[in-house]
Amino acid sequence: MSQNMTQPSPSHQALIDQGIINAPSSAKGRLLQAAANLFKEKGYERTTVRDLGKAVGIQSGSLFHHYPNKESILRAVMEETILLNTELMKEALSQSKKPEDKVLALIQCELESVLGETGAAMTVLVYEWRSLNEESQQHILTLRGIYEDLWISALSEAKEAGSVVIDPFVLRRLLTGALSWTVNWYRQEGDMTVDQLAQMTLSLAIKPA
Amino acid sequence: MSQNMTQPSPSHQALIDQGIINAPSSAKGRLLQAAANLFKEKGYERTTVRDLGKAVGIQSGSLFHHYPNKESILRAVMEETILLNTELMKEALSQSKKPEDKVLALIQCELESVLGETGAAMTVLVYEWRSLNEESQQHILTLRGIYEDLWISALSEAKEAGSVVIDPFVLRRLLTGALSWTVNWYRQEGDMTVDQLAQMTLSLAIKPA
DNA sequence: GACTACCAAGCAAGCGCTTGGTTTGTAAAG
DNA sequence: CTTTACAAACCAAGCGCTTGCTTGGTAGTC
Repeated sequence: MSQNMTQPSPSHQALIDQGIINAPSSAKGRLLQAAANLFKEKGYERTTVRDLGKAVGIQSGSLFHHYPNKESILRAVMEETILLNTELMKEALSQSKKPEDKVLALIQCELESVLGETGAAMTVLVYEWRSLNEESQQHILTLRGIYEDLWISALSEAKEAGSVVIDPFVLRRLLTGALSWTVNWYRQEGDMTVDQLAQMTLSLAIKPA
Repeated sequence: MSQNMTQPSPSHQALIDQGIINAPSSAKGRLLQAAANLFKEKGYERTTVRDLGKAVGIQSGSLFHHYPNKESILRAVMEETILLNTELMKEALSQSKKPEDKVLALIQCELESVLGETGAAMTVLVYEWRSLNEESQQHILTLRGIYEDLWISALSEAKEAGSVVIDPFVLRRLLTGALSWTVNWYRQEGDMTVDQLAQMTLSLAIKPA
């Protein structure tokens, strides 16, 4: 309910300036944020356009001034979050050299995506893709491919260095499930930090050299 | 579409004989199987009672002779699959002594639940619980607690034996995500067997003594 | 003759979305 | 500084359709 006032990261701001994603303070931005929260909590199908309208304080019909239909709102939520998180990941990767550090950076980054501010949108991205039509699914899949390539190349490097033993593709998929599932159990209020959780996950993924 | 003709396991048959779950060949059993498949593929909300009726060859209204409402069909799908898989797990556990073997048995068992015959129902159990009302959620959660206890005690044993390094609760949750997510990518037709996948997952969870 | 399993028909409510008209923000013209 | 013009943002109302579910009745079985 309360608006988040933290500054967006440089990558985030850059995407806003380029007009690729909407600023969180704009009308569209607030709609997408509200939509992400509702879609996450109730699921896309159970969320009505009347729910969406009430969440941003307008009539349900007025939504269709911004988006042509309900599905395109879901698509926009997914598209923005995958684009943003791809950038955040590149940013995090650029600060690491050793393969193990890269893998840790990726794990931390994905955990923060899932558990932090963009968490609702990320959860929607993972669990609601069935509600997209075929064309939109293909579109999101393409964007996700770029994101996944970052993972695969980092894991492949780590395998060549000897710190990963199983196939990078299988490992990535197991990690995808493990990390995205955290949204269903991890609580910030508990006595384990996100960084500690990232470290634990890393200890599963790689064996010390 | 085609009916599966494999014999149910002893545990499965026992539950049927006790009247706890419906035989797959009975009217209710076939309905639940069809419901699981539809709920998995389209999601609970997108599946209409007319879809369900058509899948079992009766009018949509006739469904309500067997179940009072649509939600109770979802609940029955979940309840039966959690009860069945708890029994299958106990059966698998009883054949292992060493903690590492127990963990492998659990991983194999859960993978077969998710990827095998009961896969559709298991997927529904994992991803559609939001569509249950509060009371049903609580009911399923209780049944799931029994299932989870089997995991926690096996992982705790393995930790005491030194082959698990991180907290069993955290490990179980990471494994829950990793294993349930396999439904989204693993294909039987590929060149990796379920047993190989189980072995790989085990290699992440435990370190050799 | 009661009971189970079903059909045919349709109702009330809720759904996504459309429509026609009103307010609001912006910026040039007077 | 005010007026005029216009588009973007929004409202109030409701349409057409689908939804979960009900109802009254029928065929077959023990």
